[in-house]
Amino acid sequence: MTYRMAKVIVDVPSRETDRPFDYLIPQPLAGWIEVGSRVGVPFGRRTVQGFVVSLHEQPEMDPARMKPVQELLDLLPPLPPDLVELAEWMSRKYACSMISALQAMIPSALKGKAERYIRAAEPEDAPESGGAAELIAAGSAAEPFRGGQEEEELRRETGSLPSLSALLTREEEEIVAHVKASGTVTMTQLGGRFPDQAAIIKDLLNRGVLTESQAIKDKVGKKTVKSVAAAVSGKAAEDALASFGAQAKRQKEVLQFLLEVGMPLSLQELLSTLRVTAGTVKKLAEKGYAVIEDVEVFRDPYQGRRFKSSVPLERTPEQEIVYNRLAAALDAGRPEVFLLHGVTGSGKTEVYLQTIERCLSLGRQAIVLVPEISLTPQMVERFKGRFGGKVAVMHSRLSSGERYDEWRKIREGRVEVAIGARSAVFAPFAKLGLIVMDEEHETSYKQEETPKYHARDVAVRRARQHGAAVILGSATPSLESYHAARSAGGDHGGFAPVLLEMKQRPSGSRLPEVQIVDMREELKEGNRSMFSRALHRGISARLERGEQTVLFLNRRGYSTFVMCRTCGYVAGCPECDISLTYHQKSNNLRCHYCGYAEAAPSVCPECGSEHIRYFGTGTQRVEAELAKLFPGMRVIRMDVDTTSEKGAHEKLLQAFREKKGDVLLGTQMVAKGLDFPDVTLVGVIAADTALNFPDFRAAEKTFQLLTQVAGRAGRHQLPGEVFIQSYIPEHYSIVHASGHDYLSFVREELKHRKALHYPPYSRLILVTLSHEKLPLLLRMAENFAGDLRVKAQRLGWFGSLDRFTPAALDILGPVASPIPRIKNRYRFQCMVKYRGDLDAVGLVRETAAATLAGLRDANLQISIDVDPQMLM
DNA sequence: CCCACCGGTTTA
DNA sequence: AAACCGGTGGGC
Repeated sequence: MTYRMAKVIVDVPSRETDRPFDYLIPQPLAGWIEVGSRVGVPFGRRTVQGFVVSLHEQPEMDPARMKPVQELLDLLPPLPPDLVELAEWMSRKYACSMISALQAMIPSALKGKAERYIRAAEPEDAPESGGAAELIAAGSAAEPFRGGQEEEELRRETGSLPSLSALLTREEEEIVAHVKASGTVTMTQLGGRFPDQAAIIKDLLNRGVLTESQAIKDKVGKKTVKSVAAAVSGKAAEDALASFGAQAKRQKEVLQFLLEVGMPLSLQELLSTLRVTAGTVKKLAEKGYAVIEDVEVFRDPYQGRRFKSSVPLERTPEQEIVYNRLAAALDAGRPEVFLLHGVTGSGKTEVYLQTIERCLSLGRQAIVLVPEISLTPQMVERFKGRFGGKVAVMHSRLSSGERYDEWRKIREGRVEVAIGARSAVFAPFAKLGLIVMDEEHETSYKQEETPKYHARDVAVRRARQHGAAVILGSATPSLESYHAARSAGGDHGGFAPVLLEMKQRPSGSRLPEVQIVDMREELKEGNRSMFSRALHRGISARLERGEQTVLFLNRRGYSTFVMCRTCGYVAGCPECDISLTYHQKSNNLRCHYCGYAEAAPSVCPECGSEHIRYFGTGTQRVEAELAKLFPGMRVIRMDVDTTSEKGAHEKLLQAFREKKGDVLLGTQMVAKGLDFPDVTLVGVIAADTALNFPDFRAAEKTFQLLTQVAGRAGRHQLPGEVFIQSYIPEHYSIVHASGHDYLSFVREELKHRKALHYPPYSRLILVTLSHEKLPLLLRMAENFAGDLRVKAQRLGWFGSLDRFTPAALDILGPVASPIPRIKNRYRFQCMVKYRGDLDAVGLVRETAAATLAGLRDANLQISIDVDPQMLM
């Protein structure tokens, strides 16, 4: 005799449980449970959610000793097998748990938790588990999904049968009576009804007076709408209509209407059209003339919106070459990776659209990844316009229900294109043909929380599984990608993209003139304003001509802290070593990292001085100065404060487009993909704020940002002008950005990276250790780094990267993290730098596990960030 | 003597 | 993560 078994990854976030657990598949569930199924399983004394990662047969064992899968949670496994395999790869590559990788792939609506159902025990109680009938949507399908909980099984779980309720105290009796009256109650309900009596309830459960069962309950369910249809037709319908007397005129009207329409209508629609009440329709249904049904619907965030359909544009010769190369890869089903380097305005999006069209015509699906910030309605419009209802859109502004429904459209094969931010790389398509990653250099593709994956690497890996092509598109490719494409057979991250270039704008418009303004000179000449004279003149001229200006502020560096001008006090978070951020709207100070908030003081809490200043956001300061310099000018400010409300972003842009503003002032968000015909001036207030950050990518980020911003001007008939204000105007990132010269920038930047052994000439792993007690942390961090060195040495890896060996590994630190304390935990970090084909992640993970295992103190946390983007 | 509070262990 | 187990020590 052999038994069907499932290996299940349970939703319990700890190192000890980060491995598959074996469960027996009960007979009724056999055939339904697959790799990728979401199940509820008994785990310890509770029921937890888990994912099946493999199936196997096990001979000769005692089935009574094996716990069975308790319930199957979805008809269609939420994860196809390729995603389960991808999760395994992720957990190795990013040193994360399997459950965190799996969880990242599905909408949060599917993160179910056990609900505890309580009922009174009665001898003749059927051993059917209670209350959770709604777990499987289709009522009739529910039968095969209930696991085999045999009677004795249940009895074992709930203790002996009640030894008669004779010996109950009054309190106990009251509780039991309540439970009996309601049939089944959830533990939460019961706890709310009888507060402070948890101990008594627990005791009743132990004695078997009450019994408990558990079932997984989803956070968000499927939405249903009541739908009404006539239940009679033809002769029967005529009879029915005739049967109405003067009594039920409204009912007759409803039936008549339903017959006329001849198809089911939503109840709500029916009520509002005929101006009848729900009671009328209900009566009609009771008479058997109509049926009211719950119908599953998809929550559609774009419901009722029309999208202007767009047709493919004619390809320019440059686009033609690129397209043909991409089409060849698609047609052959080769998992090729392309780096599409195209200047701003070269028509990359059109190339994406046409390549996707090709992909769909081959019967395969496509994923489009865009940075969250550029997932604007305009972008969505373009894709919806071309592919209509075949598109699912996923972005952070969706409710979890909406996101769940968009995801279901993908999983159920109702759409063929998914467009979304980072996590859309996991869109569960069956036959993936293409993954497009727009603005591939954007750091937002790296997830900063566990699992700390990079969507680019996941995309490449996923495409390989499917034989799909990948397009990485950017006007300013990341140095990693560009270097990998340039060095033949480049080894970085195991992929070598094919470089495709587009250097011209189809509109024929020229890239704008860029002028660098040396702010040191301004200061020397006595101009202490944040606007140079040149920029000032530029803005004035635009005002006179009725043209528009975009002002860009690099927000990093313009913090929004509160400072006392008398004593220098700066409001800081009591739990984290970081200054608090001023929020104008709520007039309070908040911590970025832990959410701590306090009211904004009107006098300095240190010295009592009234000269305490709120710097507000950087953009607010600029706005104030603009008002002073250009009275009456209309400024539209876009920053976190003005765009926090839903749709505010789009409204502000629309207002600017309609020329209700002379100046658009903003942070990063104005740099992305905007295209306004009357913008002829772009000003960058402080180009170099990012350059002062202790981040080896500072120059790269600055270059990318400036290039991006500069691309905003003069995209149409009117020629554009760009001013970049800087205190380090000779810096190569600024000089080359002003010359629209990506290649020269890359050449120079690569030189620096090579000299200092930074990516792409090495790879990094950032290990952060945190603990509440500083001295302890210090010692443990030293231990960890020491262990790591010893282990690396033993493997022959350890050594400076300066020596010209093909493989080398170096460990820097431990040092205090840039933010040395967060949520009252001190933080120290080690940076592992290595090159060559070493399993450095494995080594780090192993060492971290050993450090934690050899420690009685469970309070130490070790976080591992592979290929970190944020070094702050 | 009782139980509230830990630290460590286990979950199939 | 959550529940359990065993040890300990304070309060009556």
